[in-house]
Order: sequence, then structure tokens, then C-alpha cells
Amino acid sequence: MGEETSMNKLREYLEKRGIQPSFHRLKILEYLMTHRTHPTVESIYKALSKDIPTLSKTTIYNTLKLFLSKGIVWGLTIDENEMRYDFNTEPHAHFKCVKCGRVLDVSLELPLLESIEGHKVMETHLYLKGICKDCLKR
Amino acid sequence: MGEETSMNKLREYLEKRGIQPSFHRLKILEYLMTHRTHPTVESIYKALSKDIPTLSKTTIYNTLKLFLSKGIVWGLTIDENEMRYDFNTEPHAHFKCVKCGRVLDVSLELPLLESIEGHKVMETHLYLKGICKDCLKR
DNA sequence: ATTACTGCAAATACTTTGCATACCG
DNA sequence: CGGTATGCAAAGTATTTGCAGTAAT
Repeated sequence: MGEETSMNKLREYLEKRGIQPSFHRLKILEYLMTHRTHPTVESIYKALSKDIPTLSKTTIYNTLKLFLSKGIVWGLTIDENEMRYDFNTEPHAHFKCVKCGRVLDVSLELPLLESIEGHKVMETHLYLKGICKDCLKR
Repeated sequence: MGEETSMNKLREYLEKRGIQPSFHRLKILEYLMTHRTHPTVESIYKALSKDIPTLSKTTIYNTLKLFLSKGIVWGLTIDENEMRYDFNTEPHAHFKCVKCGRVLDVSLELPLLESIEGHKVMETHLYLKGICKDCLKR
């Protein structure tokens, strides 16, 4: 299974959702699928602009907004200042370390409600904050 | 029980936590205790500057940062762009309506963990997003 | 007198917008 | 050709910082 094949799969993935599979969009999608570190726009930009020097942050913002609207990614607001993006898999909770700043997945069941107290629920986010395993060791 | 008495209670509340009870701090604390609408810096500023024309946003930022560090308020990042502040009572979940923008309390039990997967947990936030009861009616 | 609180203005950081250019069917 | 994607620069918005003036102990 070469690079061609996997890129074709990504192309198909986007087309199935009515999105034109441009080069940049494919690369951003690939990055999100292979880096489950809840990257920010900044970190995606830093990583991809090495290989794609012409890539702009505007394109990343545009692409992520498009992906959000199609449900391809989730936006995490666990960070006070900047948005983080998570490729959409099964619902799971997130843990943010206040020391090293990383955001980690934790397997903790989310209450999956259709409605609560008369309000229609569309998204559920469970955020934990504290000190991660690695930082505790120091 | 007059206004004097309740202000004295607030003064006592701050002193007990090692905070000098300045006039501005008392007013901001009073606002947070009586307005459980998860206000932003902007909305606190708009509300209080009517009575206190000299009040600046910097002071509100300073005061909220101080209150956060003392555990008097919680910072909610349910909003993508701006921080909301919640007077610290028992843990509870929050619901944000994507139509009207309000953030409401909902009574839903939070998983209160001391640690998970080796990480030390210090804060837990459960955020729901959707369409509120009132907006559904329209 | 010393320390701490306040507030203006400037700086910073993230995100959005306007518009011209480039790409693609 | 015509519509869309891209990217630069500017604008917008939330927050922080530097610093000077003011109040409090």
C-alpha cells in the first residue's frame, strides 16, 4: 500500500463529503489523521510549511472551518486562548496538562444525551485539567 | 439586612482568602455572586461602569485573575473566543446555546476524579452545546 | 514611606475579512 | 471561460504588559 493509495483514500474521503480534494486540503487532512495531538493552527502550519513553503495560515483556517462544518474534525476549546482540532472519531474526554501544555486523550465515558432539561444537545465535551503523568515524575 | 451588612459579608469573604477588599473588588465579587449568567469581562464592564464610571477593563482582568488564582471563580472556555467566569459553587455542567449564545447551568453529574490514567486531575469541565429550550420554540 | 491598586495606552496573540491572483474543471 | 482555492495584508477582537498616578497602610 504505497503513498499513492493512501492519498487516493483521502481524496475519496473528502469527495464523499462534497469537498474538492485540493492538494492543501489533502495534506491538512492527512496531518490531522496521523497526528492525534490536538494540534493548533500554529502547529499545523509549522509542520506542513516545511514541505509546502507556499502554504499560508489563511488556508489552514479556511480548511479547518470547512472541515468543522462537515463534521470531519472537532474543535476543542480546552485551551484558554487558541482552538485545537481533533480528527472526529468516537467521543472521548480530553486532559490538559497545565505544566507542559499538552492535551491528551483519556478514556472516560461521556454522557451522550439527545436532550437535557428541554435543550437539544448537539455536542458534548469533557475537559480535565491537571498535571500529567510525565510532569508528575519531575 | 441592609446593603451595609451584605457588603461587610463580602469584605469578610475576601479577607478570609487573603485578598484586600478594595471597592472595585467588592463590586466585581458582588456582581459575580448575584449574576449567575457566566459573564464575560465585557459584560461585567458594561454592567458595572454605569455606576462606577472610572472602572477600567484592566482592573476587571486583574481582579478576575486574582479571583481565579484563589479559587473564588472558575474560568469557562466553552466560548470559542472569550473567557466566561462562574462564581465557584458546587461542580456542575454547562450548556451553551449556539443560537442565542447564552451559557446555562445544567444539573448533570461530573465525574469527580482525583486522577486518571496516572494524571493528577485538578479541574473538571463538562460542556454541552446545542439549541436551548427557548430557541427551540421559535 | 512603602506597598499595593488602578487605568491608560501600547503591545501581543488568535482569528477573520477584503481583495487580487492563481488554479482547475 | 467561470467558479473556486489560495495567500497576502489589513482589520478585528480578546487579553496582557509597561508604566505612571493614586490610594491605602
